[in-house]
Order: sequence, then C-alpha cells, then structure tokens
Amino acid sequence: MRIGELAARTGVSVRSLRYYEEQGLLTSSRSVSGQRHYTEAEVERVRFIQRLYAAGLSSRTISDLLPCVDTPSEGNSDAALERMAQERNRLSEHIDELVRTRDALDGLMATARAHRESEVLAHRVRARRGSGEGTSAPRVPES
Amino acid sequence: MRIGELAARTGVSVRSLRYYEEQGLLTSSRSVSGQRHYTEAEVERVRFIQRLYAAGLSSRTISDLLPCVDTPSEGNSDAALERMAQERNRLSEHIDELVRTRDALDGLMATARAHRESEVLAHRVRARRGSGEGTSAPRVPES
DNA sequence: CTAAAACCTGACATCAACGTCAGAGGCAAG
DNA sequence: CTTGCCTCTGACGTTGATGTCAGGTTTTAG
Repeated sequence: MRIGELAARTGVSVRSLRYYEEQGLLTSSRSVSGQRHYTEAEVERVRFIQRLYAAGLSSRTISDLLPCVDTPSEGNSDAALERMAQERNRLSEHIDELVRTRDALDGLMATARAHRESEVLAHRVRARRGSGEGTSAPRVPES
Repeated sequence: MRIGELAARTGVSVRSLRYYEEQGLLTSSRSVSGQRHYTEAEVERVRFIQRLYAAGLSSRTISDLLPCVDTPSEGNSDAALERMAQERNRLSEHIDELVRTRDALDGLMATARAHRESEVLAHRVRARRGSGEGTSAPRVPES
C-alpha cells in the first residue's frame, strides 16, 4: 500500500509517517518513481510506534529499541535488552505515578461531591423542614 | 518564603514557578518591592501541579481544575466536576494503554531472552554434546 | 488526453514548557 | 557604602512531533 492508505489505516498523518522514516523508525520500499510502499506488517509497526510514543519514549529511544524488535539476534539483544528493561522500569514508575494522581483526582472529586451534597441538603432543609425521603440514594459511582 | 526557597523545596525551577503564575496555576502575595512570597501551602500545591503535568494535563486544563481545588463551592463544582471526571477517564484510559505497552515490552523482552537462551544452548551443544543439566530453569519473570 | 488526486522533497511555522540572558532593583552582612 | 546574592520583567532560544505550504512528478479516473 502507499503512504496515504497506511496513514488512513493507522490514524497517523502522512507527515508523521515520513517523519518516522526520517528518524529510522520505519522503512519503506520505493517504487521506481520514488513513492513509498508498505506491507501489512507496517500497519502493526506504526501502531506499536504510536504506543511507544504515548508511553513517553522519544523517537531516539524507540529507534534504539526497534532493531531489537525486527531482528532479535544476539548482536543487539544484549545491550538493547538492558535498555528495554530500563525503559520498562521507567514506564512502570510512570504508571504508578499516574495511578497515584488518579487517586488524588478521585479524592478531589469525592470532596467536591461531598460539598455539593451538603449544599443540596441545606437547600432541602431550607425548602421544607424534615423531609421523609423521595430522593433515591445519592449514587456515587466508584473507581 | 520567597521564590528561590519554594523552588528548592519543590525541585521546580524558578522559571517554572513564574510560568505557573503566568498561567494562573499559582498565586503569590507580593511584597512592596514586588517580590513574590509564598506560604507552606504552596509547596503542596506546586507538587500537585507537577503531578498533573506528569499525568499529561496541559496548563490550560490544570487551570480549569485548580479553582475547584481551591474553593470547592457550588459555582465551579458543577461544571468542573464533570471536567474532572472527564480528565479522570482520559487518565484511566492512558494508564490502561501504558499497561498494555508495558506488557508488549515484556513480551519483546521474553522473546529476546528466549533467543539469547537458545543461542546459549546452541553454543553449549556445540561445546559438549548432550549435557545432562546444569542450567537452571530459564527464569522469565512475569509482568 | 486531461484533470483531479496523491505523492515527492524541502523548508518554514507551531505549540508548550521550559532555559537563558540582559538590565535593573532589593536586601542582608561586612 | 559596597559586595554578593536574590529577585524582578521582558525577551529570545530550544526541543520534539507535527502542521502547512510551495513547486514539481506520478497515478488514477473519466
């Protein structure tokens, strides 16, 4: 397939695909007229690249690791394996931090809800003193 | 405290602190001569801002949410609560994606290790045919 | 054949979160 | 008062991934 189709199928812009090639993350066979052609395998590869980007890896780091993906031979696998382990740990730490931040957000939301509830109750008290019920349980969805 | 101390205690550069104020994420009382002064509370606030940044939120988004942190009143809490829930979900999806990426990295590492092991075994076979044992089980640590 | 659509290279633009520098003023200690 | 350190504003530089545009070639549809 040509670059437009790859872009459409991966959701990545044509510009980015060319940039990936420029950075050595992606290769293409060229037709005689110089147009890039890709195989099905490149679809998955581009998606993986995107996920590594989303994981916070730089293109430099990705290009360090991707050869290891292509040809898991002994030449690269020794040094690159350590590099991968290192990046994996960074990623793991990052995940932990994000989870803690999510927990903090949950805490804030709970506080905000509590404030809202208390105000709603105050309104109701002002409206009619001592209402029996009529309001369904204040469903506070969990994590 | 003045800005230098806040920077030292949070590990954030002086430049960044001024930038935060410029973006409306942080406020300071000014001395007559115009110097910024902060209280202890700002230390925690800066750390929280950092974590939101690390969670991938933009300064714009953070400034949308932080008022809700400051004054959890009904004025902001209604719209901002939805915003927070939305960001929380984005964060959650992001975390899931990172976990999947980490799993993918684990898979790659396992593959690389397998290749290395097989080569090591090949070497040993070439060295002496039919060794009984002596190699402990090829420990492939799990996620 | 011809026009539209897709592609090429190369270059400059953008955006966010900073770094860095210049020039000027504030503040405590000697 | 001077020396040294901290702070101020304002402006320009940086980096990485990408947008965008120009000017030209190739492919495709009619």
